[in-house]
Amino acid sequence: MTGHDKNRRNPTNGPVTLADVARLADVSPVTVSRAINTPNLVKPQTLEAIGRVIARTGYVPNLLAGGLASRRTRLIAAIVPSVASTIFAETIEGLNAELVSAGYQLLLGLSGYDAQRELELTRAILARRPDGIILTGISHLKETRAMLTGAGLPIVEIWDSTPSPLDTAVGFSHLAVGALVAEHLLATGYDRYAQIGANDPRAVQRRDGFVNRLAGIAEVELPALDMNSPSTFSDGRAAMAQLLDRGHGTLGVFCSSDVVAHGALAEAHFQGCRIPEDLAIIGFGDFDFAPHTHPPLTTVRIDRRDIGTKAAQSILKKIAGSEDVGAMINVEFHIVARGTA
Amino acid sequence: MTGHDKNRRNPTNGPVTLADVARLADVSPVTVSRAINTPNLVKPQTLEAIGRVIARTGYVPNLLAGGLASRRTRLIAAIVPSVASTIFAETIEGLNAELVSAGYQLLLGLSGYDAQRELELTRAILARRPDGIILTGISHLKETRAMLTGAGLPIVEIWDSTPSPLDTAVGFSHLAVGALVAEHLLATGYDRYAQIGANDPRAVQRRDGFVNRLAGIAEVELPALDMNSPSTFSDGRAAMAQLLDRGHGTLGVFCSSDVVAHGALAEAHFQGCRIPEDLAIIGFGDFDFAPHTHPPLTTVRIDRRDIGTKAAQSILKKIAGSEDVGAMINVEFHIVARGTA
DNA sequence: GAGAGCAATGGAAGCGCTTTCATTGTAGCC
DNA sequence: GGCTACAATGAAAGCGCTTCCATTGCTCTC
Repeated sequence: MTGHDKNRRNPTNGPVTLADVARLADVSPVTVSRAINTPNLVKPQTLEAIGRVIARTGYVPNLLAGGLASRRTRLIAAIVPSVASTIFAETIEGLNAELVSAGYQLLLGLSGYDAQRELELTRAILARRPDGIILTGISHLKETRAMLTGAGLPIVEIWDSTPSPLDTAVGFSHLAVGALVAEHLLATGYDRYAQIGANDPRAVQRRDGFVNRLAGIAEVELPALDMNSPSTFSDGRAAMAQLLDRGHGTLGVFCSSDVVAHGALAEAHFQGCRIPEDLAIIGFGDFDFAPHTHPPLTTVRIDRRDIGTKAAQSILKKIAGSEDVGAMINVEFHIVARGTA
Repeated sequence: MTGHDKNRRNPTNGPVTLADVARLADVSPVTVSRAINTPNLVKPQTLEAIGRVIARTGYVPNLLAGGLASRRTRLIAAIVPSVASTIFAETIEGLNAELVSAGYQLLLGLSGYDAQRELELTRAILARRPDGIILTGISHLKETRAMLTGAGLPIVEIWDSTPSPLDTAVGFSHLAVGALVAEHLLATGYDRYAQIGANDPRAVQRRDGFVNRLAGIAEVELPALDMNSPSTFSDGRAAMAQLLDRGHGTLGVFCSSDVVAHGALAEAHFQGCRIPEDLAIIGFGDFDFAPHTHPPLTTVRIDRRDIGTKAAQSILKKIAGSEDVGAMINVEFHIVARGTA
């Protein structure tokens, strides 16, 4: 056995490589590579011969090797808090659709609303040398930011707005959402105002926007609950119970998500509140079920899918070398006034 | 400029490589590799020195190179139809949690209930040489099967059951679900029976199970609707309108998902049906909102997350070389009897 | 006190591609 | 007819790791 032979682990039946295809098609490896990546540089006849060999052998290119050599992986990574809470799922679908049609693949990271986990994910992701990375939100650990900017790849932050993103951001102002909701409630006017919310950075911003807009007009009540993101139906229900316990007068409530609002609504029903006369509830997200609660839920609508689409487009443009991708890409939101406010 | 130099693209400030770390720590590259992958083979003192250099330089290993050399990528790919329809989102969360804690990463593919797209995804995914692959369902194109078995990696099919999986399957029998639902309705007894369903392979199996169980007892009515998977609230509503239009007598309906059931329920309400006396509705999935419809929805509950967890465990075991992973891993399901049946 | 055994390290080769820089052949032109 | 131009292909190097197989010092053991 020669030194050469013993290094070939699977001389015959190992996975087919580009070199195998080249040999069988009687061309050099470079030509096969070109046939795959830049077919217009190869003579049609040669192309066809190579194509036949590929079909016959079932050759699947090794993108690890390709990526290592070319420094382009055609991989885009995205970190979102969760995929089970409807809110980000559609963004991912939008993202994915756009990426796939451009020949890219999506590497998904779930951070669970945890900044530390985001950091670890970022490290693990960068080790795969994606061509771009998409993060949820604009608040990251110092180390995360450093690692990200040091990696020198296109970055898109989604679901929030900032004048100074790491690179580019696609989203909207949660402060503005809070303010808008406050105004919607003020148009009718209630004796009391409250906010039921989760504790993730964006929910907090929405609350702050709400509170700020009502400053000097009313003290916003904030039920004290241990409500971690994502918050649930039960959280909303418990918080509403607390609010109804606590005092009288008409009440306008802003919930940090439709799920919470749904829970709040259930409790209000249970206690026999008249909605929206005595009690107004506004959610956030316009989830599928929102039109079907009793009464139908008034909420804030965002085109969640569009965030994904725009994020993908931005990152693809950046990869293509475009400089004019703007730091902040705004996404619309508006109140869908249904039955609860 | 020597021939050697001109091939170093970024002699000074390019991304830090393992070789750079080795040089700075005054050890050989192999030792750095060991420090990272098998630290117990390295003297604590050396380990520490290397660790300092890594921290100082911000070195991030290149997993493309590592994967190419070691033929292990620590990547697991999963193909699901969609992530926006709640049904698979939790499975993915379960999958991801388990994989991450074992040091693996998840590469996500969305097939949109389309077998052709599943094939293309499979090809694209295999090109990244994942250590394992997870597919939804057991019906795949011939080419997909061939490609998959040819790739020689652990495969797990989820969300369905079969005596002859490609490798291992984690799920349950949709036929059995349909039969169980039929029995639940039979226990009360209705004049008419109907099924409202999507057209994906699993929904069809549930329908068949339902129809088979009722064979000889009643003809199951199947509203003719162009209902593609995933089906929607409106689909359910329209189908129910058709059913109520069509005849009289008490009616037991099995819907292919809770979302469809919710729509059907809304229409029934609208038409003033008494539920469950005149009209029984059973959904599938036990989605978050199911306990909160009016009346609360009776449905079939599956531990969606558990499917992900078990799939991850199975595939990790296979990767570790275990032979005793069993071809079929069953997941429980049962009817949650609430207010609609 | 010599060989066995082990802990710690290194050298060299190669994983399967792409890139850069030739090289060949043929068409096109004055 | 000789030169340029371009289309089509190839040779060689290298992307950044891991693997395999030494090699070097030790500490044990009899």
